[in-house]
Amino acid sequence: MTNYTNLLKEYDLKVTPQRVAIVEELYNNGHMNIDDLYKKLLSKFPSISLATIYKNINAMVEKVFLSEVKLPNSKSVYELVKVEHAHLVCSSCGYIEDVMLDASSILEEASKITSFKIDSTNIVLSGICSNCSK
Amino acid sequence: MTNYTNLLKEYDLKVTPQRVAIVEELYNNGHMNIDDLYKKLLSKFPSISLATIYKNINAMVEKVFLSEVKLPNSKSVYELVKVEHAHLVCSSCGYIEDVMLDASSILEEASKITSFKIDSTNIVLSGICSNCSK
DNA sequence: TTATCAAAGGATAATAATTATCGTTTGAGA
DNA sequence: TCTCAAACGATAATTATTATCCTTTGATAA
Repeated sequence: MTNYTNLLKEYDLKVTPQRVAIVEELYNNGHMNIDDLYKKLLSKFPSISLATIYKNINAMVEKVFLSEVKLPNSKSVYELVKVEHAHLVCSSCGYIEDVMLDASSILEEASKITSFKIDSTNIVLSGICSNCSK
Repeated sequence: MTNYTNLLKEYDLKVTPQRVAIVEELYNNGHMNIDDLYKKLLSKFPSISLATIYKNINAMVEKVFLSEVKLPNSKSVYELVKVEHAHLVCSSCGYIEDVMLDASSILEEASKITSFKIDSTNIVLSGICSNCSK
């Protein structure tokens, strides 16, 4: 069981109940957008402000504790930072799955044909999840 | 030399001077965001409305004539639809380059470890362009 | 354990981004 | 040339995000 309090401290973020709840939700749900988070937290903190969500998400992204995932045709979602991975999005139901892809072949290929010094990759694959294709 | 009028017709878009200019700009500049486009077109059409840019970009995206490219840490840019390719973004100056990457290895790898039926890929690589690394 | 204070929360105003509305103009076909 | 749906421009409305300001609260140290 993960200790969200210590996690926050490790990232130099003051521990507040609202922040613990945000991390908890993201830990449990994997990927959430601002509105999902707001709606979810409202039940635990009936007077939480949307501004609090924004401020905390931004602070956590800045500390590289969270990362923003930009998706085609929908709002960005946020996730806890973990080892580099790609995303798989169901274009029917919106379900998002992490995929551990080895991007080195891509990087190698790209490096051959460009003079950029590449330092990060963003890969989002879209398709239909098994549930929706039934 | 490309005929923008015919291009628009092929995509079932009524030909107007504003639309021709949008396509022309994108053709010449590769990737532009809404504001870039607006500023650029203002010189040719001093009374063009920002709403016209939005409406046209949306219409063209809908007809799959343009596509939106979502980038980390900056506003989306738009480009003419062409054969599938990845993008390389300079995190220093914002310069964007197309890269013809073969995504099949990625697709194959991903298909092995997920039950999604994948039908499109979005790859954005970030780094420093040769100009900025001098 | 309590006192202190910077930082965070909540309410809400301000700003930015995007879409909708509406009267006028215009491109495309008859 | 005539007709009309569609596009344009102006601008209002909506949505998304950030800023402000006062109150509350963690974290630290006496």
